[in-house]
Amino acid sequence: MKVTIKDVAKAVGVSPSTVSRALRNNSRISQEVRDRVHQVAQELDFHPNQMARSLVDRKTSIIGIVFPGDAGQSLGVPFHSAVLQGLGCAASERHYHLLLATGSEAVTSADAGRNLAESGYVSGLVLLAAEDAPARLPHIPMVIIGRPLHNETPYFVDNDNVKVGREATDYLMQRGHRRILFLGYDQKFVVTTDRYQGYEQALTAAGIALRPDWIVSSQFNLNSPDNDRLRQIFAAPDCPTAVVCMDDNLAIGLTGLLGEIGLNAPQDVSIISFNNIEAGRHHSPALTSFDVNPHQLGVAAMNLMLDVISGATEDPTFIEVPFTLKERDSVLDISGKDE
Amino acid sequence: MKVTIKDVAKAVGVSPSTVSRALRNNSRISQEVRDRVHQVAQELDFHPNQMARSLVDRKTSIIGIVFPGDAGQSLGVPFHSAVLQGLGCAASERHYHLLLATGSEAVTSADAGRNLAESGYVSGLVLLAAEDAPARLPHIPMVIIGRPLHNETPYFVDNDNVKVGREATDYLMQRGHRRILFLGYDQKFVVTTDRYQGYEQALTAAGIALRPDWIVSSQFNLNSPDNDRLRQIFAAPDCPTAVVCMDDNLAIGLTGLLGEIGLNAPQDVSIISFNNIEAGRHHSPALTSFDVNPHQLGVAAMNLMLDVISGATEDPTFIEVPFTLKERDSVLDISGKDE
DNA sequence: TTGTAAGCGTTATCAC
DNA sequence: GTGATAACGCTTACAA
Repeated sequence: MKVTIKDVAKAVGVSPSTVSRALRNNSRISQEVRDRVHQVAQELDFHPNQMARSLVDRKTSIIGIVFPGDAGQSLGVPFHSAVLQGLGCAASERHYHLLLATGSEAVTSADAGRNLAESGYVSGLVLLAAEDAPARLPHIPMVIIGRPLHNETPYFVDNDNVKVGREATDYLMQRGHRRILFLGYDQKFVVTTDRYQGYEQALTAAGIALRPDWIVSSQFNLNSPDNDRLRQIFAAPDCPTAVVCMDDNLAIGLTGLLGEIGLNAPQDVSIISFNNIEAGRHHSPALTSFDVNPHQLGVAAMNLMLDVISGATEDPTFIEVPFTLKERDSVLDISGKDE
Repeated sequence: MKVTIKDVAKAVGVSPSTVSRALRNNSRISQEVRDRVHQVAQELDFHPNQMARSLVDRKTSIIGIVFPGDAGQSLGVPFHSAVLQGLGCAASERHYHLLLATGSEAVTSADAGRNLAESGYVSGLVLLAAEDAPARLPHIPMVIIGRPLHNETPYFVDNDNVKVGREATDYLMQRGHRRILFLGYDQKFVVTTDRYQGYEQALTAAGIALRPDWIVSSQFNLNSPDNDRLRQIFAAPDCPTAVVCMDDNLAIGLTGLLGEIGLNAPQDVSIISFNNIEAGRHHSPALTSFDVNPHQLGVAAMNLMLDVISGATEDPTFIEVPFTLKERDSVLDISGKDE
């Protein structure tokens, strides 16, 4: 049987309400009683039951976290776990907890999110933008990481993905590349469609015609039928000299695939990619990659959430998290050479 | 204002307790009333407040998850996130939620765990074995993933790490290697010390003397001062021909380091490692690696936890999760060659 | 089969 | 300052 506030009260010889007040340092309490209460509480190893507390003041210190797709596979993506870390750090600093929306394959993130919200366990929801994200939920604040799609939530945190897509493409063009493939386009993830826009803008600005067949939509790994398309594309005579790749893992897979057909990065094909994962640093060639600061995305999102909950933030808010380019060895400057 | 059980009761024209019973399909209720209740509940979008429920029956449907070190960095390890996925899948199937023990650097996993337990939010704790894991907590079941160290918890789930360490070493010896280095020893993680024991057993059984200077204790990345030691070791004339490496990321880092000093894997140094991460598959050479089934570890741990909670399991239980070797290209058979 | 009442552990309101 | 009392939303004897 756990020790309750009543036990403490009895031990001290006061009423439960007095104990409660003493513990919250709230109202006016005699120094003496306060001290005795604290002491006894410690001796008895008393810890207030958060459930009961939450019940009375209709809010919990738990924030629900929803990842796209089935929460299962989603966590495998390094980007996601970095975000989660950020969320956790920020939450813990303000004494909040994280409740993960779990899910087997059958459960969409919308369902999982709604589920959490309805349970009453959480007093806020942070979600990673995705096609299957829930629309605005009743009675519970939510902040989105990424750009909301069909979602009217006024609070979100994101990189400027259009811009980073443009910069990636420009970076390649400045080094003489004009035949540039876009790898990793996926309707379901706004990040990729945003970056694609940047890519398109950059190319158009440079007067380079888009080649729809060079937009390839591989998932975040390379086990898809798109592989065959890639092989064909790179086997062709006027194949791309560079690719903008949505994820380092994808890029690593790509170098493998290129190797199979006798091409090397960066000598034959330059690669610029995203997420700056550890393995990419050690990979050969070391990947030139944008760090989009997932940890910071998480931190910012959680702080925004808690500000909304506490009432510190009321107006619609968008927080932009900066990205940085890690220049390494996967991009070759071919501006001297013949095109 | 959220809709409560009273609202439903009023709408149907019965008492709250009747609604409660109808919803839990518990006691004997007239079919008619039950149907009306269900219908109205749906119309009103009623969802029972879990907090209130938990308060009454003194248990929640939340399991606390504690990772070693500060939960922040810990999640970055692919092994850990795979475990978390497994935990999540199993939990969701039985309608449980996961509460993450968050933590900044200041918080040990013991503190974080105790914290969760005391909050009353969770009715069980799953933890990854680690030096700083909390000892047995009062009044709340816990299951450990990994071998408990200074911990009397009767429930745990693990691979046979001694065995896998032995098999890794044997695998190398069967291919002619006799000078084998052990990379990634870390007192804090029982996995590594267990595997080291296996390594020791294998070597001893083969009559090979242990070389203490060939036990190197790199963290799960290669940014440590141990690098210098490694460089020295491999620069020496009778350097190792193979290494047992505790993690694929480490192995990837190692190949980089070897490259710096003009050595290649597997021609000069064979590598067998653990965790079978995606990047390792695409790495060059593709890593021969043990898949220790982290997902399954998570699933098993969660199922055990829920069985304990439900009373289905009472006796001390140890579940061993099998591992499998993924043979790829990072080990060379040198048994023909001169030693 | 259904309603009434008590209680889960805490906090807030109101007296004293 | 401190102590009753009610209330948070729900479940569960016990009555009816």
